Amino acid sequence: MKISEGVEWAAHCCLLLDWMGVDAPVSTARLAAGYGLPPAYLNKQLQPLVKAGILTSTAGKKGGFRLAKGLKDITLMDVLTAIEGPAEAFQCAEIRQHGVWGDEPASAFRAPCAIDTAMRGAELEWRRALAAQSLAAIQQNAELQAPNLRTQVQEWYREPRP
Amino acid sequence: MKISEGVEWAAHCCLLLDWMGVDAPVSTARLAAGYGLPPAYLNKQLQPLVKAGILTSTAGKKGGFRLAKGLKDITLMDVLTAIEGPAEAFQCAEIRQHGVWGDEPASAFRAPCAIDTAMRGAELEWRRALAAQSLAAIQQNAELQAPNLRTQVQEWYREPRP
DNA sequence: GGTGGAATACTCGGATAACATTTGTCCGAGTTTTCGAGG
DNA sequence: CCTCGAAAACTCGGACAAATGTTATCCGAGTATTCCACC
Repeated sequence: MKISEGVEWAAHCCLLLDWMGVDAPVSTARLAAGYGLPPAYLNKQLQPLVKAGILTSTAGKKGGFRLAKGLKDITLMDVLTAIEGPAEAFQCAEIRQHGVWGDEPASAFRAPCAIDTAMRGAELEWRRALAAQSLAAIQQNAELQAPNLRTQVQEWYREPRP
Repeated sequence: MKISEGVEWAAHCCLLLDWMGVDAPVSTARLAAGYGLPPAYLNKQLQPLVKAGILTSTAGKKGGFRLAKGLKDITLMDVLTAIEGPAEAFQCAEIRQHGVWGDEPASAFRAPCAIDTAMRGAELEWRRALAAQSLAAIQQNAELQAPNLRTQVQEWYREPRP
């Protein structure tokens, strides 16, 4: 039960793209250079974000990624489901249906598994909390801790790095 | 990001042990027979529950597992942390600390990562919901759907099966 | 000098390996039963 | 018949493989640039 680190990478890159404030696409090489990440793997991790409509990608020499919408319209839930997939963490295998004491064949199993219900409910709380957190709010918190971070990022990305 | 199926097995076994209502230990062979599970692997999955103080195990010919406490004192959170471990699902790798634009060496990183904070908060909601669900409540829900399940289980386990 | 076009440099995208975690199996240490010999 | 003891049967517990998922890398398809021959 471990969340892929790609979620962290993707969220940071979204914040970074907004901080840079440029309209031109930014290549994975430049994004990866900022955090010291392997460029090819970062590219692989950002691809599902394109399919989820969070980023847009353009090929070619001046290509790269750019935000498809504002940070206020992107939640942590969006980023997570884009990378981890829509499946729930707890997948009930319905082992109770293999219980050998049930005399009813299948009618008793229309009611959902009580354990599954409880698990789903808890997981729903988690997803609800994730959906309530927009990247804009997170960015705001980050800037509260480091007020001059935006200008520093822009300074660094002004000159053509890698 | 997938929860081990051992969680489902363990929770079902706890309910089953209570339904059986016997004070004598129950072997993994008998528990596994009820659900058609591989006995050796079920044994492996139940071991962390012993270390967590949810079950007690006794070796020997008449050995097996029994509940260490009442179902009302066992929560889904207990079962999950016993099997999955205490680590959080989202583990922040702090890639921001490798950001090359920071001029401050380490002082700026005493403040926690905003993404990590949001993730931890959401995960806390999940764990809180899990901790609020006792196995007793889940068992009650299960009995609501199948009122005669307890007696059926006791009937089946009365005679010496595998 | 201006224009058209081919070569080029650089991008994403998916196919391909290395590694880790989960899943599954097996055998040994230990305890209770059981069986039998002796009193 | 009762007692004692050794052997056996059965248990958990952890060590040992197979399978699945995650992490990392590489090369091909495609596009904007760039450079140069030609008008």
